[in-house]
Amino acid sequence: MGRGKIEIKRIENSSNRQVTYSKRRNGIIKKAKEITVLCDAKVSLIIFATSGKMVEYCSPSTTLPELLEMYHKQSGKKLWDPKHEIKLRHLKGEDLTSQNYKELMDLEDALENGLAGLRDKLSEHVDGWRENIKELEEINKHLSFDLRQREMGMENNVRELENGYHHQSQRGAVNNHNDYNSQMPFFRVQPIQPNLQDRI
Amino acid sequence: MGRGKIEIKRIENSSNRQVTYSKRRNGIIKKAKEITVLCDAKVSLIIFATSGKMVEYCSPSTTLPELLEMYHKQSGKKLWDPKHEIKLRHLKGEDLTSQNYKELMDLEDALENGLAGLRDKLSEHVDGWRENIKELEEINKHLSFDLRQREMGMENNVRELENGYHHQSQRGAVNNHNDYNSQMPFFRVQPIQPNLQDRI
DNA sequence: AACTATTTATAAGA
DNA sequence: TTCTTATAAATAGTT
Repeated sequence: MGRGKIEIKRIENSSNRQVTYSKRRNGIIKKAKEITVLCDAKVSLIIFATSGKMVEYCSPSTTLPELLEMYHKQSGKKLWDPKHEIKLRHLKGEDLTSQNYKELMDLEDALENGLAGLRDKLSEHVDGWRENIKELEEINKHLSFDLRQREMGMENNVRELENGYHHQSQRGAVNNHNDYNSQMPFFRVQPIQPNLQDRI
Repeated sequence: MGRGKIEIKRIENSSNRQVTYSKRRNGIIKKAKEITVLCDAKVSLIIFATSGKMVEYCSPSTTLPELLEMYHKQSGKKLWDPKHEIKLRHLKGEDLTSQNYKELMDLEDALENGLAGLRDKLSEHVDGWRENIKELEEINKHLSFDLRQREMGMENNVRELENGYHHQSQRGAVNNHNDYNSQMPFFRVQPIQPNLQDRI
C-alpha cells in the first residue's frame, strides 16, 4: 500500500528500513489498540527494533504478567530460559541419577527466574538436608553394624555358656532386655525410601 | 476500511464482533510477520479473544522467553506476580522458627514467580527430605536404645558369669567383635545438626 | 516530517 | 465460516 508494491523481504537500505519500521510499528500498535476496543480482546504486543529499542502495547483491561500467566496456562509453554551457571551444579557427579538431576535443574531454572538471592538459600537448604540424611545414614550403618557384632558376640557367649556350663538363666536374661526389639522386627540400614537418591 | 467507516468503540453485536475479531486478528498477525521480515524486528504478539482463546505470534529469530528477558532488562518491570496460596503453607505451625518460615515463604514467592509446575516438585522434595530425616532419626533412636539395652544385658551376663564362675575368656570374646566401636567412640542420637529443625 | 498515489485491510452483504 | 466488493486505512516512494 503505497506508491508501489513491495516484496515482503528484508529492506536492505538501512535508512529506508528504519523509516518503514517506524511507520509500520505505529500501524501495528494502532491496530492492536483498535482490536482491543472493538472486540474486547486482550493484547500484548512487544516490538524490538534492530537497534534493541523496545516498544510495548498491552491492553488496558489487563497487565502483562496476567497475560503471561494466561498464556502459560493455555499453552503450557515455558516462559523462562534456563541458562545461568549456579552453585547447585556441584551436585552433578554425585549420587544423582540424570533424571533427578534434571529435576533439580528445573528447580534451578525456576529459581533463576525468580529472585536471584533465593538461589543460595535453596542451595543451603538442599545441602543441609543432603548432609543430614547422609550423616544419619552413616550413623545408622554404624549402629546396625555394631549391634550385629554384639549380637554375634553375645550368641557366642551364650553358646559357650550353654555348652560349657549348661546354665539356663542366661537365655532369659538376654531376651528380657529386648522389649523394644519386639516392636522393631527389622532394622533397615539402607535409606528408608528406596528412591532416596532419586529425590535429591 | 470497508463498505463504511466505523467508530472505534466496542462492537455491541456479538456476531459482528466475532467476525471483526477474526479478520483483524489475522490482519495484525500478518502485519507482525511483515515488519519482522522487512525490518529485522523482533516481535511478540499475544491476543486473547473474549472467549479466552489465545493466538500468538513470535518472530522466528527469537523466542518468547528471550524477548521477555530483553523486555525485563529494558523496562525493569516485573513479569510475575506473587500471589497464589500453595502447598508449602502446610509447613506453618510445625517446627519452624518464624525466621526460617519466612525464608521458606520467600522461597515460595520465588517459585511463584517461576513456573507454576515447579511448586509441587519442590514441595515433594521438601516433604521427602523431611520424612527421610525423621525416619532416620527414629531408627537411630531405636538402634541406640536397643544397643544400650543389650549392653546392659551383656554386662549383667558377664557380671553373673564372673561372679558365678570366674570364667575370664568371655570378656575378650565380647570386645573382639567390636572393631567398629573403636572408630566410633560415640553415637549421636539427636539430629546431627543442632539447628536441623531450623533448616526445615 | 508531509504528501499522495497505490496497495492493502476490512465492513457489510451474500 | 468464506467470498465478494466497495471503501477506508495504511503506507512506499517522493519532496
